[in-house]
Amino acid sequence: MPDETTEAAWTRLMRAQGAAISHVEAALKDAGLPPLAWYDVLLEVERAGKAGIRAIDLQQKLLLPQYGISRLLSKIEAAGYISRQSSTEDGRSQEIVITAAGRQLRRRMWAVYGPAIEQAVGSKLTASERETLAGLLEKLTSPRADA
Amino acid sequence: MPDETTEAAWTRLMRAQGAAISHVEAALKDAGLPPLAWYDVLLEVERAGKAGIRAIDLQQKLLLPQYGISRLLSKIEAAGYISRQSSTEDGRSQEIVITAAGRQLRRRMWAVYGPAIEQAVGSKLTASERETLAGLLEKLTSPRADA
DNA sequence: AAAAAATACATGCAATTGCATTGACATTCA
DNA sequence: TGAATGTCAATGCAATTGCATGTATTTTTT
Repeated sequence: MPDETTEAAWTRLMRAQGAAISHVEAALKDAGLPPLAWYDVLLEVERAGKAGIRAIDLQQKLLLPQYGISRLLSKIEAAGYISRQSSTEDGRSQEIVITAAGRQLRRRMWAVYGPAIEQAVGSKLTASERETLAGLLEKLTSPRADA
Repeated sequence: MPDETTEAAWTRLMRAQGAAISHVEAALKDAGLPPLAWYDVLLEVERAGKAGIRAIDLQQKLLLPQYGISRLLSKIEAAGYISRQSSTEDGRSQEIVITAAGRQLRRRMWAVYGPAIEQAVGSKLTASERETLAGLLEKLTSPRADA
């Protein structure tokens, strides 16, 4: 059974993330922009450049279920922000590339997303606190110690 | 625009919470138990004792949307773990009380939930790190500084 | 006291998500 | 090589969620 400090850290982790993401999603919605997940996709696809990125790589980077990525890409493609073309090297997979409109949308989203993060996280902690926090959270994601 | 430490803290907060909650939800599901939200409800209702607790108070404690609570309570009630009786003091509201089966379920869930938290959080950090983490996360949830 | 506003909760409907399966191609193995 | 297995992605269907609204009750206003 976990001790008190573990319970406290767990609870606050849930609350803090919930509050922070609600704030950011609400800011995007208020600005008439798509949800955060679209930003994550656009950013990765833009970073991948001309070569594009495969859906499965996106899936691993964003930690979404396979069908989640599949449907998310369908919507973003339908909206004209990315294009999917099946790979010449591997017939099963596809290269996803960002469009000009996609780059523009990502920028417009960042104009809202950035300040929202600043408000939810940046303004609440000092720089050194933010570093400490990032470091501790990083440890939580690290591979299991045991078995 | 947020600086690097803010971005890092934000990203790791999202990842760490996502990983931690996935781990816990999976543990519950593997054990054939209901989702975490049920535990939160059962715990609050159990704490409220004989007097019970109103749906709206639960809503505020758990930070769920009104319709979320309404439907969650319907399911838990249908499963026999709580009972709802409309309040004598306020005809609009209801007193929610835990049943014996509910208390038992909460205990069974804790037997899985506790160790899962321990694994996801407790085992990754020292006691003092956990305290530091909890403290920093607490600050994130604190009321806005500005406006 | 009657009317208006606010509060507590439920619910119809559309959109999203999760699960399981399928289809298409690629790789491995006998 | 051809059969079995593995990988990448899409999708039908059921369950869940979000939004807007509805119903009932209480509180406030005039």
